[in-house]
Amino acid sequence: MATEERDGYSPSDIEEKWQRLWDERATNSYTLQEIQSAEDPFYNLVMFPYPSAEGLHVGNIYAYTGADVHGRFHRLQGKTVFAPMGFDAFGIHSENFALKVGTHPMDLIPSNVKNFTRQLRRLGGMYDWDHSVDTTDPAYYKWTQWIFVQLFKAGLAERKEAPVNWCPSCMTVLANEQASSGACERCGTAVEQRRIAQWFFKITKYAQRLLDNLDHIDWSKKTMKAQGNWIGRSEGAQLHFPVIDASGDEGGLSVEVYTTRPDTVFGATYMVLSPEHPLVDAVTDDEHRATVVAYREEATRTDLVARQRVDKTKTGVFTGGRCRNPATGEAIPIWIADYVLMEYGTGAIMAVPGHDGRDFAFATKFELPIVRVMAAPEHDADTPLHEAYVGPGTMVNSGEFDGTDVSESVAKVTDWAHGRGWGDATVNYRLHDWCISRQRYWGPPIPIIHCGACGAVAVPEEDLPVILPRVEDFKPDDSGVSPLARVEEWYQTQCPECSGPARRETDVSDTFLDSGWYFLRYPSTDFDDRPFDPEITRRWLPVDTYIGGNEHAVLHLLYSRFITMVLKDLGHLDFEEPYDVFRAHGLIIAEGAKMSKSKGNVVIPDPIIEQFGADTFRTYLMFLGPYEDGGDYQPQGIQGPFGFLHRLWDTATSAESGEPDPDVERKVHQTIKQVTEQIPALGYNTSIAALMECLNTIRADGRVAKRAEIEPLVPMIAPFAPHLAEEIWQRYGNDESIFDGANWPVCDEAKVVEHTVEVAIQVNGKLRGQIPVAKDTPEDAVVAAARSDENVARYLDGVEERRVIYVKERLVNFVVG
RNA sequence: GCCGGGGUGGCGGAACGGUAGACGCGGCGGCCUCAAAAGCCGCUGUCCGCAAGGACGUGCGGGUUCGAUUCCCGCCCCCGGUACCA
Repeated sequence: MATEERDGYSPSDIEEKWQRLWDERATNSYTLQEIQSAEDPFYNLVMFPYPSAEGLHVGNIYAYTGADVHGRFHRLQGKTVFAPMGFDAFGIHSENFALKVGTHPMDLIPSNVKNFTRQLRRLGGMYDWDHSVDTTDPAYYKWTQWIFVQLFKAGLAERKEAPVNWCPSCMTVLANEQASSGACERCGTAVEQRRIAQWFFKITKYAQRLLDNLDHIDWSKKTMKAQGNWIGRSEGAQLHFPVIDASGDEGGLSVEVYTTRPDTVFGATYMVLSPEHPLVDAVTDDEHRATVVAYREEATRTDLVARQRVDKTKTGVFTGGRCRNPATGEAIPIWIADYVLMEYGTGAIMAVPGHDGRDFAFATKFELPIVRVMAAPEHDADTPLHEAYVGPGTMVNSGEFDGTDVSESVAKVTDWAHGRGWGDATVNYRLHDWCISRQRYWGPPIPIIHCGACGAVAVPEEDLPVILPRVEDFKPDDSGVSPLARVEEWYQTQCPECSGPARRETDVSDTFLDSGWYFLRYPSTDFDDRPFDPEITRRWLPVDTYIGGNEHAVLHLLYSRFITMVLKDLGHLDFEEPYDVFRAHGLIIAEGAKMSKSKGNVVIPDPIIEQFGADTFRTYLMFLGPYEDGGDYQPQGIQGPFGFLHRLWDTATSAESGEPDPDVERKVHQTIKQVTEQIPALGYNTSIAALMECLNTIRADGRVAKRAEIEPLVPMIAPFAPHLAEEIWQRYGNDESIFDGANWPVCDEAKVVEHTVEVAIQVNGKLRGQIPVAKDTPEDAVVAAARSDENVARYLDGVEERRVIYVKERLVNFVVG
């Protein structure tokens, strides 16, 4: 079916025509030489998609269109805009889908990629398809593996046994970021705890730098906030609590705790260890051993969702052991409880029930002593606590510190503890090391060879890539190892160092490693012998503008920053932040919810594009609301932009020659000013509104437009409706693409100025009239005219005029009383 | 709980502290048509009024100001993120 045609504007015909011409003329792709010599490079990047079998839905299209508008605008400004597109095709998404439909991912991915490519072309995206990436292509993942090797050699990749999140449905380990609320982000199944040997990237070494750099990159605020929170720096102190025996003697052991409130140490009436804490056995006495062991086993078995529920009733058992509170000298009992997490801090806490809600709940349940050590002015030292008090105040029941204000208490107590040898100021981060191994099939094999004699050895770079073999039975199992561990002929190999028999690592790497560096690859895809060419990288990177969804605020965006920093430290890059500017686009809401497959409210774009054309659909999506806020998808609203583009076409193709009307010309220049400011700031909806208003002025009262009036609108609509703009531009006698040949219109400030303005007249701030006033009329003349306005005069009659406020060419306000 | 972002007509949304509701959807009326669709023109925050005009209006309550959707204080609600993080 062809798009609806009216007045000779046939979207389907001109869109097909221009998509073909862009290909034939290589309008949007660059040769190696062009990449190497671009004078004014602008790297416009959008997050690449995972090529699902369903294709792109309207939510995806919204993201890509907004980024495309941005790129096309900068190109019209004269920049050499590089806008590549690729496919993040490895990973559990693809593999699970392949398992579901019973097709091998190696067969599935190419057809999905083909479909995505078709949709993106049909949308009119300005992509350089000569510089595409597919993360499943050995020519790509060769370098993904190379990056792993670089980290391994730098000591930033290590294998260790660790409690990990295990998804019993996907049968794999997940990163903390993929199981952040205790459920697998892929399938929603509750994750379990397992101890498995895993590969980790030591991202925690970079925690402070990742945090500090947030101060000097230009990113959407919400993204930086989310990332800052995720890194989760907190300042406090590590305190040492000596373990004592029944007679009160110290035996050399001590429990280390981390606290952000060392100043409340006088109120620490008991200790709590995480059930997994290594000292549990040592502090437990014989009388309590059986209950402690039982509790610990129970805690380990409990999945993380159930265990980490905030509203869960506190549980725990007494070990029989005691510590000495180093501040008070008193012996306090040591408990174990699953509300203390081994992964954070030291895995042990000093419990201050008077001033911590969790400790209060626990102490209340188990009838442990609660002591007030912080008091607000309305309290005294003995005011009973009915809940934990966490507000401001001064220290009480704290020996020499009584009376110290909370503003300085932390520092003073930390110093004191340090001086006496039982405390140190410390910083803690919530960020964990990045668990990078996956016991799955569909990913790049981790390029490591395990040798009985030499240990873990990196695959030599000249042997990369380690090709993922085609395995028909790639279903994961419960064994805790990858399906590749069933392929003996693949994993059996020789040690690169001693040539002895050795075994390949059978885990594959996390998808987020694939996407951790893809932006480096795009400009350098012409080279097979290097991941990214140094000279090209210097010219094109960091990315000028990166656009994507905020759901990646703590995953992809953090990992790719980390990888970039590491590559800089290893001398491969000369910058450490990959994206100068990041903008998170908003979400498309349909039927009151984010458009997503799981919500069942997905709208397929293809039929809409078929009916109205890509230009209309693009313009409609960008008109819905502020790009960074997203928009509410209401199908009937497309009629507005559809009619607008038709009227624009009609006006442009029937325009006459001749001098522009001065009033119309003023409107045009005001529009140029507005649109030129708003498009780069992603103010797409208001830019389109301004263009609509301008066209309405040009066409007012059915007048026939002058070519000079309508002509500036053609490049201005081009980012939104590129095909339409190209066609009109060509009909105006130009051979080149508008994106190469047109100059963005320049606003002539002199032409913007209004000659007559409507001045509002207020009396006591209430609008009582308005009068037309010629520009540059002196204030007293305006005020006199305002005063003589019939309606205004009624309000000024018989009252005392106290003041007159005059805002030049805007309003007069008479203050009376 | 904490961290973000919001609450403006029937709807999506506009508004450097200066005429609230631009632009668009929807609705109403008209032109064109045998008719319909499309297109074009006009009206469209609520209430009072024939009109001129007036009152009320940007989640709620205060405040600053000649003037507040906008700034400040205190609440309520919605959306997103995050969470026994000590």
